[in-house]
Amino acid sequence: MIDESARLDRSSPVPLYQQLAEQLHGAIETGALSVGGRLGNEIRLAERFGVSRATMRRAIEQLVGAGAVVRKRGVGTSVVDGWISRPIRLTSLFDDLASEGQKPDTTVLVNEVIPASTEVASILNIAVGQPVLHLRRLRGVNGDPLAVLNNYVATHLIDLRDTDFSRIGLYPALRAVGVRPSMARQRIGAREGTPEECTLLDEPAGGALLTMDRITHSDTGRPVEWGRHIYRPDRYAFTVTLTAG
Amino acid sequence: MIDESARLDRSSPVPLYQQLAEQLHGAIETGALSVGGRLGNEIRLAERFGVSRATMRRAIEQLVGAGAVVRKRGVGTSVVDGWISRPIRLTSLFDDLASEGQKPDTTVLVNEVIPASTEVASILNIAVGQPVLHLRRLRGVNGDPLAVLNNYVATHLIDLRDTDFSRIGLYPALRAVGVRPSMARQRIGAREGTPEECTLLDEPAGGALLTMDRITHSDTGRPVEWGRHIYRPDRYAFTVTLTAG
DNA sequence: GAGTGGTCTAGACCACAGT
DNA sequence: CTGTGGTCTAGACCACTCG
Repeated sequence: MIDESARLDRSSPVPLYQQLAEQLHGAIETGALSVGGRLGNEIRLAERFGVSRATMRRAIEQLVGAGAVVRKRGVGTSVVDGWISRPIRLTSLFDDLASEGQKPDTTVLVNEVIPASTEVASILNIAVGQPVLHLRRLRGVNGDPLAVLNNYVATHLIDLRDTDFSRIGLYPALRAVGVRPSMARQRIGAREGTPEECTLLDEPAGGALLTMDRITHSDTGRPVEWGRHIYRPDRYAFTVTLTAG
Repeated sequence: MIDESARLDRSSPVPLYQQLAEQLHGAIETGALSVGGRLGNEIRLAERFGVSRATMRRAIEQLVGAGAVVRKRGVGTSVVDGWISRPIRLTSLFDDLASEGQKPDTTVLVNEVIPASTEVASILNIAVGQPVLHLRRLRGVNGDPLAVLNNYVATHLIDLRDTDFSRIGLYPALRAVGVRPSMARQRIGAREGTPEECTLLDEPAGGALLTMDRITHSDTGRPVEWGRHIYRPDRYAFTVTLTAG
């Protein structure tokens, strides 16, 4: 069953439901909660941890969203079968490499402020001709090219001129100037690479590439960044967890 | 502001938070709630609709998850600037296309029950040699090929022998026999097509294809379906909405 | 300081599944 | 029938932002 010696810290800034979710998550990963087994009885679970049922439910909802457990009305909550022994690599390659301590390297190909074209202006919802930061970076791991990242950021409100993008990522740079990304919409597709792209990525000419277009919005709802990226498909993939309801 | 003439139906089986989310969603789409404008004050909003704040919050949470609004503590809730409605659902491609008014057509290439290989068995978490339905379908729209769908379903518990897969999608067929998909993990990538795949999809030899591998779990947590699909990238892409936190 | 969203509680009743 | 998750209420206090 669940390890109850690990207690909750009510003085911590970390919300109780998140602490609970982490403990349940850990219990599943260590096998304390058997795969395919029941988690349930929210009420007793809540009592054992000394929280209200609503808080416990919120913790379980996090696990549902992560695809770790499923709930069925009238039956109970079960640990998803095959959640641990996943035959498919269900995390992205980039995360795998990062978690293995291998550091990504970045080469800045383009870093310039240009007037917004009609396309960029309409996507970032700014006036045509407004200054826009155009960033083009080659991202690699251990010297092997992984992706070409193309970004456009409206700079008449955001000043990123002093950022060294060979050392700092775009998102940390945005956070450093007070812009907090809150929501992003991505479109994932594929196409053949141009000769230049294939050269950059060390791919044979005309090779298949994975593409990802993204518009990121700040926590005020404004679009702040437009990205058009390409990835080597043999080294990168996107994983998505969907839940019904 | 918000149209208050549209009232809530407390006797409906549809939860209040969902009715609220739909009304707010509609108010955004019709422009009654101006883009970039404020939605906020959850407490007064709840009072106006005659629900508790918790219920109103849950409705707003749906909109946040859909990427329609963003919330900022101490400030308020704003409609996302440049929002496009494109929800991702846990349904088959067939349903997606049908709901958009297009005419999908399906050609069944393979429909056979075979003993599970070690790979299929480990993914579906069944014993090697157990009967598995192997389905291979060519999916097109308006006569143009769109995707090649490859599915494996453990059939020792699920009987789909009488299903006409040229007319009925896999997910409806599963529902018809009492299996309710609850969670799915997808991996989206790209590669060059084999000669056979390119012929089926009417693509030039060696063209870039979009790939999607998926494991679907039922509401009891058991894996029920494994899919390996390829799509013509000029006709299909995946959209994902991410939210911070 | 005033106003906002974020968290949490302690109840209540309902819908559904399995006995 | 019992037990489960699903929904909903009416409060409370806190953390944060901004004028």
